[in-house]
Amino acid sequence: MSKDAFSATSACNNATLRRAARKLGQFYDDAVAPAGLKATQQGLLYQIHAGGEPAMGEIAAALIMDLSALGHTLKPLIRDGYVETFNDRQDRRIRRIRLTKAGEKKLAEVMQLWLVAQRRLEDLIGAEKAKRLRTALDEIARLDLGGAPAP
Amino acid sequence: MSKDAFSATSACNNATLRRAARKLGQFYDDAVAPAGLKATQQGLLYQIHAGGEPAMGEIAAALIMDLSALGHTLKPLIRDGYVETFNDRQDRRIRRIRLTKAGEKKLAEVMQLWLVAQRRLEDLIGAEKAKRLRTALDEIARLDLGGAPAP
DNA sequence: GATTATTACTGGCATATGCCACTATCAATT
DNA sequence: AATTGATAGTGGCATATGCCAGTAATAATC
Repeated sequence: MSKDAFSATSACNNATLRRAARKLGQFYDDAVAPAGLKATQQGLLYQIHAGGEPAMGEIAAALIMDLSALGHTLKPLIRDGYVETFNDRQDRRIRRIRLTKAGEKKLAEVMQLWLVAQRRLEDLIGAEKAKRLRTALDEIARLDLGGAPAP
Repeated sequence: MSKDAFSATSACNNATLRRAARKLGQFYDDAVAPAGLKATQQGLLYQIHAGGEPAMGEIAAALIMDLSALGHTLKPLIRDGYVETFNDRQDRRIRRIRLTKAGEKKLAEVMQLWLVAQRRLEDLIGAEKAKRLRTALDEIARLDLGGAPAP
């Protein structure tokens, strides 16, 4: 097998998705790096901002991410002073999240960089194609893949 | 914003891709878990097997993954005796990878589980749609997003 | 209202990934 | 051959993510 042909065009949907995610992740990461953030962090800041003081569980559900994973991911952002958590008034189990002043500022900064990457990518593959791709990916994200069986 | 509406249908290609990757990753992870492996490990074993004693760099390139990341990811597989590395005869910089006997056996086992997940997913979204999605993702993976500038 | 079940997180452990610095080789130049 | 430059990996540090085992607090039940 030639080195060139060995470019792993797998039939596995998961493997293909991960490869593309690594590629795109690097691209967006590079783009937002001047702000000192990873693309995942930019996305997280955006979600928190858009969520209006969301509960951790709400963010986790929206991002289809494990709650504890979200907790871990938040730590550097809290440490760096971009995000803070606080207890819900009604339900003391719930911890809500919001951006700090510095977080809002950083979000504005990083979104500028994000936009450059977003546009450049869509110039490359076409806005329509990108939209179709996102639609297909959202469909995957919304699939009911059967979690816990009924009691 | 209602909790239900807050399902994060972002315009960001990267965020959308990551969400889908988490979802699909969990699905394939669950499916192959009985073999004691993650879906990423199944994919890696498969690549190594398909590669014919590939060099680490070849695998990394095929998977669009950082070379050091590959090294890290290999460690548990080496520790568990599924994979081994050895030096190239000609070029002593190169380390090649192969499955051990146990690794081949484990691969055969895990591919059975993988196939169930793969089929179930394609039953859900349709084999044609899945194929189109993989094609689109492969296109992303092959994009030239401008790495290092020419000297 | 006390017991039980459920929900929302937190912390610990493990894998996944990436960047950077360093080492070991091989290749190209002079 | 000695120097210089390019390759291939390794190891350390950091973030990304997930599972599982608690903990705390609300809801449900008797």
